[in-house]
Amino acid sequence: MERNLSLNLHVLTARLDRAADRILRAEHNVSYSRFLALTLVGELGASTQRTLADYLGVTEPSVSRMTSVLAAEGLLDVQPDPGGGNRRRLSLTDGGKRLVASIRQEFEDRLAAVVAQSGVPYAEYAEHTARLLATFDRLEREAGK
Amino acid sequence: MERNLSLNLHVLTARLDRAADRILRAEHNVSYSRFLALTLVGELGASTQRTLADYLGVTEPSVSRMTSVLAAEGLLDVQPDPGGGNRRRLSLTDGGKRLVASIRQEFEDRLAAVVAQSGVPYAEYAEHTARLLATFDRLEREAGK
DNA sequence: GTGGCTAACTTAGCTTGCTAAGTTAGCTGC
DNA sequence: GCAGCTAACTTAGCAAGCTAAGTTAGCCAC
Repeated sequence: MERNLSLNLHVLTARLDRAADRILRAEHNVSYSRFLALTLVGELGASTQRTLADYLGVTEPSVSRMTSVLAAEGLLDVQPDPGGGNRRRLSLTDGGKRLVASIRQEFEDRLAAVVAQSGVPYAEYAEHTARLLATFDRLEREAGK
Repeated sequence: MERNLSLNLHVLTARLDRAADRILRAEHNVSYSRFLALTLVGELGASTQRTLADYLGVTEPSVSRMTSVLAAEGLLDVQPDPGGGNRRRLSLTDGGKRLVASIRQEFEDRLAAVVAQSGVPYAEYAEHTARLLATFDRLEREAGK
């Protein structure tokens, strides 16, 4: 067997995630998972736990535990949604906003540097990845019916 | 913030891994992680735990636990390496070989079908991913010096 | 031939995924 | 107006990743 696409994607992403995690823990005292959650709340408008789970591609219980932890750390504000239902309204505290702002473009810039070294055309790779993700999203929705 | 490459890669891979895991558990009663480990021992010659960790892109303790479990399940044979050192010699049992053989190309074929639906050129994406992985490998080795 | 070095492995404990099952709040039908 | 439905969330327990620290086996210097 040659190393195939699914294995390579798996290993590549695992290494990128671990590298990001080490850097963030060392320089900003936060895990990559928690940083992603805060970023999605702050900048992509993930305003309920259900929405955040969709954006992260994880399940509700995973988000439920993480929002509890982030709230306890004072980075995230979790309130019953006045709009009704059993929803929680998520928003960044000032501390959460400062953390996200201090990291922001850093990772994409570092990753872009790696991509540049590899000779892979960044924009093209990013577009292909986004398209694959959208296709996979669609297939999951269809399968879920 | 737009959804960027690192986040998209993270989410795409997480969903692919989860889909693979669900299918393997349902159809072959094995997790995706364990299947990858067996495949790498059987077909890429990962003959010690250290080598297997490198191929999988995980750490030695993770492999140590998994090889114990796989040995207990009768899928993997783990022996002291007669070549010396403190190494373990890894090899598939007949059951392990049968499992790997029964799954083999199945995933790559299914993934290729998804890629085809997305319009992303499979060979090109696979090559870019492999090149990125190689670059990241190199950077990690250099950083490790 | 013993003391220290290194590499491979293990153990312990944490994080963060997951599934299954339970709770809570609003909505719908009758 | 209550019975049942659904969606969002929580709780409990498992899987598999991690780091830190300990063990084991060979190797090297003296």
